Order: sequence, then C-alpha cells, then structure tokens
Amino acid sequence: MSDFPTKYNPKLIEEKWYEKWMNDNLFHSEPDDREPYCIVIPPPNVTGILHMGHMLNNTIQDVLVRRARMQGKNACWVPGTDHASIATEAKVVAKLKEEGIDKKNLTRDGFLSHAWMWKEKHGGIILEQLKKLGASCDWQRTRFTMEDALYESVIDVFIDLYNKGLIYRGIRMVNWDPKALTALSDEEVIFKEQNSKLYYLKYKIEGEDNYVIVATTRPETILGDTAVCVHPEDQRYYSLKGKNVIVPIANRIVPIIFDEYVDKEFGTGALKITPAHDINDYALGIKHKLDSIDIFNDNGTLNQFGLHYEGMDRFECRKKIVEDLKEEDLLFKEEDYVNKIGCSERTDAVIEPKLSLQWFLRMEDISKEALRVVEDDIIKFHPSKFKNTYRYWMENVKDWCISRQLWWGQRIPAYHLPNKEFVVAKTREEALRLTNEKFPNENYTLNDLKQDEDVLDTWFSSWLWPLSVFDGIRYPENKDIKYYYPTNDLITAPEILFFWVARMIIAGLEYRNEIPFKNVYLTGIVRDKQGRKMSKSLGNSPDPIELIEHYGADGVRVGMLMSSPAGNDLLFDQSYCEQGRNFSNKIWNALRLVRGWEIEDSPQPQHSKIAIEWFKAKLNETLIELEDDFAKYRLSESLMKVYKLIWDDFCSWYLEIIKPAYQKPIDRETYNQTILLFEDLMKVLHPYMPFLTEEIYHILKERKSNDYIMISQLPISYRKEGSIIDDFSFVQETIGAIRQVRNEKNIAQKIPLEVYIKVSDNDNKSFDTIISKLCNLSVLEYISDKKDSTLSLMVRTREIFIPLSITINKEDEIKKLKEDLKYYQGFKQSVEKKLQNEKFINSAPEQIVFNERQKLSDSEQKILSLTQQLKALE
RNA sequence: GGGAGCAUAGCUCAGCUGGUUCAGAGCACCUGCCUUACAAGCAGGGGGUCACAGGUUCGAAUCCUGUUGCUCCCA
Repeated sequence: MSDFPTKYNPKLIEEKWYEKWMNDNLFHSEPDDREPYCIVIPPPNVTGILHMGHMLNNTIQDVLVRRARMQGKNACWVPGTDHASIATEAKVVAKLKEEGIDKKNLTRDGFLSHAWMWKEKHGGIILEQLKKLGASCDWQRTRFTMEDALYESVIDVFIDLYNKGLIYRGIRMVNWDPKALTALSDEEVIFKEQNSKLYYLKYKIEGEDNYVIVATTRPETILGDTAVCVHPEDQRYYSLKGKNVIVPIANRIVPIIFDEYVDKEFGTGALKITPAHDINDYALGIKHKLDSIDIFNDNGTLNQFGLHYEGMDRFECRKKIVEDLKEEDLLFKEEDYVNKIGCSERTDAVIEPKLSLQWFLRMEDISKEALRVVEDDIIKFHPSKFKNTYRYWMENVKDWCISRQLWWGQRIPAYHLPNKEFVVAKTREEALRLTNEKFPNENYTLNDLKQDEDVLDTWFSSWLWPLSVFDGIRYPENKDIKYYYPTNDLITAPEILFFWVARMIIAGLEYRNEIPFKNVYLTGIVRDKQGRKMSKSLGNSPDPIELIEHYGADGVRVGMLMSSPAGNDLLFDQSYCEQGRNFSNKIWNALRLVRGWEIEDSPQPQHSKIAIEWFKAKLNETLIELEDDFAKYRLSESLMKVYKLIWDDFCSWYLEIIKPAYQKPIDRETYNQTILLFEDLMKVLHPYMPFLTEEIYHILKERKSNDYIMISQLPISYRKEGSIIDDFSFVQETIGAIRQVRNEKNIAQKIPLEVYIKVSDNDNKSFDTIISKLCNLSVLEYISDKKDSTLSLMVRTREIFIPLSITINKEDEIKKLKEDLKYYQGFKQSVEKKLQNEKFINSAPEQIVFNERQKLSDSEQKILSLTQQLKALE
C-alpha cells in the first residue's frame, strides 16, 4: 500500500507508457489478413501549434482507433501535416524580413530553401504535442504534403485533369489579397461587418446642366467606372434613356444602361459600374459589352489609370478623392453605413476583386457523383444535418481557382512558349517534346520554355490526402492503398466540409472510383464558457499542454469528450477536465482498495457471489449499449455510460458489497473474480483513458513484457438473459429507502437497524444478505402482520417496517401518508379514466393497455396499504 | 435577401417510428458525514407549464401550422 499514494499522479505514468508503446512499435500497422480500420488525420497546418480544436478532434480519433484496435482490427491512424502555402509563406517572409532579407531579392530556389529550413524547425510541433495527448498514430507513416511522393502525386493529378479537359486557364474575377499578392478561393475570404460610409456622388449628364446621384462605398473606384446603371422600370430615370454621364474627376463619358439587376430601393437607385473591381459589375460589363478598366496594382496601390493618384494606396486614395470631390462640389452627401467587407483569412487584408489570369478546375461534372454518394448515405455524415449544407454547396458548385501567386507549393507544370501558347507536362524535356509535336515549324528549344510561376492551392494537395498518404496516385496497385482504402472514418470540423471533405470525395471517386471514407464525423467548434469561439486574439483559449500538465492527458481527454455531443459546439470549461481528473483518482483509489486486501482460502460469502453475478450482467448490458453508441458515433454518451458503470455500479455498489470488514481478508474466489472484472473495466475504458488503464492493467497482475492493454481484446458481449439486473435494481431501491430513513432521522451508519418486510407471494430473498450488509441491519425478517409503532415505508409494492428507538413524530407521519394517499388516488383515477375510454381500449396497442391495467392494480394495492398504515397510526 | 438548424432543470445536453425507461443524465446547488480506498470523497435531497399560441389524436416534449428568440451557412 505504501507505493500507492492517495492521489493519482499522471505525469510520470503517461510519459512511461507512451515511450513503451513507441519502443514496442505498437502503433505501427502493416497490411495483413485482419479487417483494416483506418483513419487519416486531418493534416494540421505546418505553421500551427496545438489548440483546443485539435485536442477535441484528435481525442475522438484516438478513441475510435484504440477501440478498433482492441476489437481485433488492424488499426492504422496516419498522421501528417499540410504545407499551408499562404500561411507558411507569410511566416517565412516575415522571418526573413526580421533578418533584413527581402523576398524580392531572393531567387525562387533561395526562398524555398529558407522555407524548408523553417518547416524542419517548426513543422513538427503539433505532431509532437499530439503524443502528449496519447495519440496512437502510426508515426512511421507520417506524411507531409510537400514531400517528394506527395508533390509528384499532385503534379500527376494536375496533368491528368488537364489532359481530361477539366483544367483550364482563364480570366476571372478573383479574390485578390493585396498583402499576400495572391488570389484566394471564396472559402478563404471572411466577411466582416465594418462601419463605413456611403457617399452620394454627382455624375453630370452629358450636354445638360443636370446630374444623376450615385451612391457608393468605394468612391476611389470611380476612376474605373465605365457606365451608370438604373432599373428599366424606375420612373425617376425614364428620361435618361440613351444619354451619357460624365464620371467625376476622371471626366470620362460613359453610357447610362438599364438592367433589372439594380435594386431600386438601394441608395438612389442608380449604380456606378466598375467591371474591373466588382464581381457583379463584371457580369453586367460582359452583358452590356462595357470596357473594363483596372485601376489597381497588385499591391493595392493605384496604377496609371489612377491618374494623378497613381502610386497611392487604395484607402489613402479614398480619403483624397472624397476631398477632391468636395472641392469640385461633386459630393452630394455622405452617410454612415454598415457593410460586410471581405478579408483574407490569412493576412486579414481587405480583399480586392480583381480580374486576373488563373487556373481553374471545372467542377460541375466531377461533383455529381460526389453529391450522390452522400445523398444515398454511401458516405454517412454524423450528424446527418450536414447533408443539407453539403447538398446546397454541391448543387451550386463553382469552378475552383487552383492557382496561387506564391512560391511555397507545387509549381504548376505548365510551360509557356514565346508564341503565347503553353503545354502541360511533367518535365521540361517532356514539355519540349509536346511543344515540337504541337508546333513542328517553330523549332523551339528548352530555352524557349518558361514554366508557369504559380503554385497550386494547398487544398489541391489535401484533397488527395487519403490517396496520397498511401502513394495511391503514383502506384494505384500498391498493397497499402489496396488494403487501407477506402478508409473508415474521417473526423473533422464542419467549417471545411467544402474546402476539404467534398473535394476528397471527388478525388477519391475520380482516382479510385471509390469513396475515400465511409463515415464523416463532424465535431463542433470549441468555444469558451460565454460561447465565444476560442481564438488567439481573444486570448480565451487555454494552452492544451498546460491543461495536460495540470489534469493529466486522461483527464483532459475525458473533459473534451464529456462536453461534446456529436456536431454540437462545445462550451469548454476546465471543470470538465477536473471531472476527468477526479475520475482518474476514483479509479486509482478503487485499485488501492483491491490491492490492499489480504487473500485467504475461505468459502465465498453469498453476497459476493450474487454481486459478481449481477456485475457481470451489468457489464454485459453496458457493452451492448456501447456498441449502439459507437454505431451512432455518440461518443460522449458512451463515455458517460462507462463512467457510471465504474463509479456507481463498480465502486459504489459492487465493491461496497464484496468489501471485507476492516482488516479482514477476502476469499480467494471473490478476489480473483474482482481482478478479472477490474481488468475488463480497464479495457472498456482504455480508448478514453489510455494511460491510467495501462498502468492499472499492469498493477492488477504480473504481465509478460509484451502484454499491453492497448493491444488486448475488448470484452465481448453475450445475449442478455435472466432478470438479475431488474431484481437488483429493486434491491437498490430498497437500500436507498432505508438509507433515506437513516438520513432523515439522523441515524448514524454504525448504529444497526432492524428491518421487517411484509411477506408477499413473490419475495426474492436471495439479495437479503446484501441489504443487511449495506444498510448495517441487525435483523432482517419477513412477517405476515404489520408491526406496531414502527416507521413504515413502501418500495414499489413491498411494505417495510423499521422499529426506531427514537420517538417518531406521529403528526408528521400521518401527514406524509395522507399526501401519498392523495397522490395515488388521483393517479388511480386517471388510469381508470383511460381504461374506461373505449377508443383507448380499441386503438392502443395491447401492451399499453396491459401496462395501464398493471398500473391500476399496483395503485390499488398501494392505496390499501397506505390506508392500513394510517389506521394504525390514528 | 435566400437556405438550414435549434429552443427540455441554474449550466451542458439525452429523450428513436406519438403510449411506464415520460419528464431523464452529468455538472452545479442544498443537508448530513474527515465511516479505515478515495473530502479530487461518502450517503441523501430539492429543482422543469418540455419557448409561446393553435391544431391533429383516445393520448403530444415527440406530428402539423403560426409567433417569438437564438445560431450557422450562402449572397
């Protein structure tokens, strides 16, 4: 006992076991003839550090993987990171800047070597932190989206899709990040509410003294205006048909066009059209064949079309142009206005819609099958409500802009030729061959080929993740991909349902004609107690590593799981971790109790025998319920069931029953059985609390050096039979009722009580020794008559009498009995009413009617006995 | 503006195809206990017009309609 402190200390234990598991290579998986169970990790960003979202996400994955492993499956959890082109490039640029190096002065290769150095130094942080959490990833399979095999896979896919005619190059309005100097996808733009101003500008009508007033939030873009648009049915502007207006400051003459797109209610009902700088204007520009004047440089300053504002930043220019407009009396008025502004997810710069030449993937056709497999539940979403969101996106899918104007990423394998044409090929040599095939008369040489400067969107790597981690793109017949693919479960956040999940489904179907995973478990967002999203800027996120230090990884895992029913946001509070830690301690102390017993070869007491029988049934019942919970991905409920099985059923009931008197030995049979039950409990708990359970597993018994709980088999459930669980719950109610008497009458546990039970036809006396033991009874007898001057109580329909040495308050007892009587009389009446209703008798199922009859007879019996008790008292 | 979802105890949530698992769990709270595994504990207890208003039904937290409030997604 001296080796076992009263408080469980996770620190050393967790380090010890993780190291042993690693040394014995228990996380590693190779294809064999067992059923595979595979999860690929959602690759965390290589720039990141572990946050609470990762903790939740990876705890769930580890629970699923560990459980599968203990079910005898060949479990494989593939870890890795993605290269996060924009975020990483931004970090590297910033770091170089600190060192006085400007990216512009570096060559592409020079910059990339800095980026790789940065990656080597910082890229593995999250993965190392996951080890502290207990994650049983197959670290030998760790992948990175920029490593050679995965890089090549991305390039192969690009070439293949290009050759299939699915990738094209085109001018489009893209979301331009003027800080990162790259295009962003729609999903990388965050709309934020902002207080701004609505300016009302005067556009003079050509040849008249009149003007049209146009409202805009972006007066600086007037320099790119090529029309003013009004609604064709707007009476205010009927007279303007066929006329032109003069753009203020630019003094350009532009037409007034009519289109139903315009909202008559907004502003003045007249809209300025700037096709180069607004997505809607762009569409109108095409429709009405307007010119498109781009007034910005890539970095958000004005170009030569910005006239005398050239070189000025767009926001500076806005201020200046408003002043100038005022001066020229072209500003009619300005008013406060709240609108939503698109900002870069990574750099927070205000997005500039910009026309540019980009690479796109045609999405419409390849999305169809990906929608169907989710609609038909071939891939199941948990919770299923996300099917709606998925459908909406897939039915309105837009072409995917896959190029980024960066260096850190897979460089687009397209080679531009002096004749403005290009070829797509894996190598420069191959490109030249293609070129000469295509343009045999030009006699181009290698020096004429210029590779595209852009890299591919990071998601264009991640969408291959379930394939590329097994090298399934380059070698589709290799044994890993054939064995592990399709993977089983994907655990991720709903925010990236489209970014990532949908695209993985598309890629899987395209390249293996098979779904990439069977289930998608969508976790909630981790929020603080006030419901705010946890973020670095708010500083409301606890440091996960500190949490682990404080509560133990097991405690934190329990805390995360307890607070997170599937798909719900999780209002995280450290008290959940505290609950997890307390649970560790509870189990630890149960171990201390059991290990402290001295064993003796004596006959097994009856109460222990029954307790073992009951607890086995209870364990079995829980195993069955857990199977159902896991089938439905209800992890927090499953954990709660194990929690209660251990805390309530095992500790509070089972151990209290079999516990020998102080300093008395326990019989060998009960002891052995208890060790086995304890071991089973630890196995069931292991997926949730891997460290504590491994430790206890080894304290319960001497083990061989290669015997670990993490690779043991989960207890297997059998068909439920017998009524011991129901019988025992009646016993629990009885004990509870007697304890309540003790509590109310303030009788200490050490004072023995006498209890008399009124005989009935179906008394089951086999649990009586348990009642006597747990209630500390000196007498437990069955009597045929009621006992006078005793306290009486009812458990279900059984009457119990307890003689008390202290005087009982007659008045109180009568009052209580009368209240009970009134309740049961009312209850009986309502049941009778139901039974007298012919429609009920005719239309309700037989079982329901039978139940009602049962209720009636039970209540009658209660009323009878209550009446008798009252009579005896009065 | 379009779409989706949610509303049950102080908090976080279960509650399946309407009917004894029908009002439940954990935490928090209250009372009494330092009982010899555990005060990070033990025993017991209180607490909800199931958002509101209608409807369907023999019967509604559960199905339908509307109202209110909140959340998310898209524009």
